[in-house]
Amino acid sequence: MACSAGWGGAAWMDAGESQSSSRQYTDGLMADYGDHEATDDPLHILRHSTAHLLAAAVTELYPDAKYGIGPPVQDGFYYDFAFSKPISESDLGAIESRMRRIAQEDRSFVKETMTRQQALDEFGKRGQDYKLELINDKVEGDEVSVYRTGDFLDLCRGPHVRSTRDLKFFKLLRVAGAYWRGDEKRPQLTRIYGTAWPSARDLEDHMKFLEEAEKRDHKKIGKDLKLFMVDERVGPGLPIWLPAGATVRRELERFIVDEELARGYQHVRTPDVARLELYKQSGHAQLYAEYMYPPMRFEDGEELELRPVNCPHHIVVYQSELRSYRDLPMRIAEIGNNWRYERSGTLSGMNRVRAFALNDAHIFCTPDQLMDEIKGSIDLALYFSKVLGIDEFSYRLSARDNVKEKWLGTEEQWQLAQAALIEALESMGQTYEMGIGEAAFYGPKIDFQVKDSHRREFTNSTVQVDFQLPLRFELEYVAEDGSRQRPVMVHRGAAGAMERLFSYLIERYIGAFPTWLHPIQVVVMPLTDVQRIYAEQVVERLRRGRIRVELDARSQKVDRKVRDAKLQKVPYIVVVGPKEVESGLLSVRDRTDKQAQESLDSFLDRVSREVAERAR
RNA sequence: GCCCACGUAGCUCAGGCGGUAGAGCAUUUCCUUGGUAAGGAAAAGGUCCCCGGUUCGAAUCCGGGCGUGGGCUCCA
Repeated sequence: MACSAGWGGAAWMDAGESQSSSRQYTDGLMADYGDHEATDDPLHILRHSTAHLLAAAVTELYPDAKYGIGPPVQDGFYYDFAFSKPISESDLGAIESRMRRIAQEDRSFVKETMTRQQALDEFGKRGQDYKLELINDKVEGDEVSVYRTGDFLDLCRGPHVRSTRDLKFFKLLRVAGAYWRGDEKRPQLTRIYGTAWPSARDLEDHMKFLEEAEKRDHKKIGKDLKLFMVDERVGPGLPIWLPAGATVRRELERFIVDEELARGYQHVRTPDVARLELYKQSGHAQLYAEYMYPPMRFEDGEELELRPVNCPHHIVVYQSELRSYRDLPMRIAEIGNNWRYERSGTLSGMNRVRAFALNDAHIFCTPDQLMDEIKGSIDLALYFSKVLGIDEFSYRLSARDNVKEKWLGTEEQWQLAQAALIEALESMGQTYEMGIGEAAFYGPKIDFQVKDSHRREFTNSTVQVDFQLPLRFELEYVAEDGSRQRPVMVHRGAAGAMERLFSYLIERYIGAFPTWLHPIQVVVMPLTDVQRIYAEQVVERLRRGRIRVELDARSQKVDRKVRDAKLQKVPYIVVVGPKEVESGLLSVRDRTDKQAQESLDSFLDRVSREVAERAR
């Protein structure tokens, strides 16, 4: 990944920060809608109709409001409006009440067909400029389909429910800004989001889901369990890993590095900065400038740059010696810090930050080796996913679109690279969806898409094929026949960025990490002061056995200590009272609340094994 | 960056239509020595995000910042 970044979704060239969270709303549901395809998905129809109901209510309450578009989305719908004076979430109650009233009135959704001119007249009369624009830009032919709901008129293909009375189980959720037709340079409209369901039960379930999502949010758990913090004195997007979080990260890094070493990677350490010149050569200084920190300039003329990617450094490693085909493939890896000045409005907890450590590697190989290296990279990402518990993800083959200026390289190189990625996926029996226009500028990539607790999609792992950087840096190796040949580069981030991986894992486990990762693996609590010495001995023994153990010798009742340990999601709670001292056993309680008497040796052995196996 | 909301003790939050502020939990101390999800008491803890303005007086009103959260491709 690395160079480009499947990471934040911003490949060097992806100035637009493509796969932002908004994508969730467009998946599936909207895909065909945009192509003017009618749908008969009842849920889709219900939500789209509720969007009309919303617009009808808004235009009644705010007669001069202009409406834009209002499609169904994941779990609900939205509608965009231009209000003459801003509205806020406190206005949603009144709008929702009006919606319910209209729903009660049993207004039917009536489809009409009019000529283009009639439609222009109708919407013109109502001052609906955005609709006029849509008719002019989007409607082909002379027939325009509109829907009437009482006085409310909307440009729409439908279909819709029969009557507003069919709309019962909905709720307005929030307002947000959204650029008209997604273009930053155009006016920003006020988007109202809502959710709609076929039954009260479904609506209730969804509201419960939202509540749950709030509880498992990594920002909340990160605070509760003291995993990380963000302090404005340090800066936005620059999280601090507290001792507990740093422990988890250390375990992750050990695991990752050990596995990569076992797979023939060579780990290096390279500086977080380099001369600006290096990024001019790689192209970042020109093409990725908007995400880069300004160069540090010194009086002697030195210009140093915080690196946004690791690839140039790894290229320097490659070029430190003349390489033979016998050396290839060379897999140069590093958990390297990357610095990207992301737009302030996009930052979020540990998931989207301005400095992050990428589980990065660059594989330099011959064209013949490319396929195996792609497969190997996918296989590694799959292995990490399996061990870490990333059970749900989808593959996205990110290809280029037809805007020629956006991509470097020849048609042939792109086809070659893409064919290789597809073949690799298919040979491994994996299915994927296409992400047109999501490629890195130098080549296509496979992105592993995962979802956070709010079902927002983001890229974790990525595998990319690159023919361009080898060219820019004039990489070569000595081939069998003594000629100089150009290697191919594979950029891959198998476990993604540590920060984003961490945020994912926190939500995946709701803070109850597998024992091998958990910051505190065992808490030992003496029942009374009398058992304190014994408890200390138990702690000492476990600690020497490399178990992360804490002693809870507060003069509190066990109930209290157990409660606190449970809130910390500690895997094992060990209570020692008079009975244990006498029998020489421990009373062990695990996270499933099973309790058992066990000898210290057996317990230590069992936990050690669980840790070694990275069981979950 | 832009839109909306929010920013009060370490945490979760009350309150305050202008007279310098409260609870619970956490912390500290004392009492309590209790068998698996909160024992009791006391103490301590706050530039009410920051900077300006209005005012006799601002945490409260106004303006400007900063920070946090949710949104912002395409989309009849």
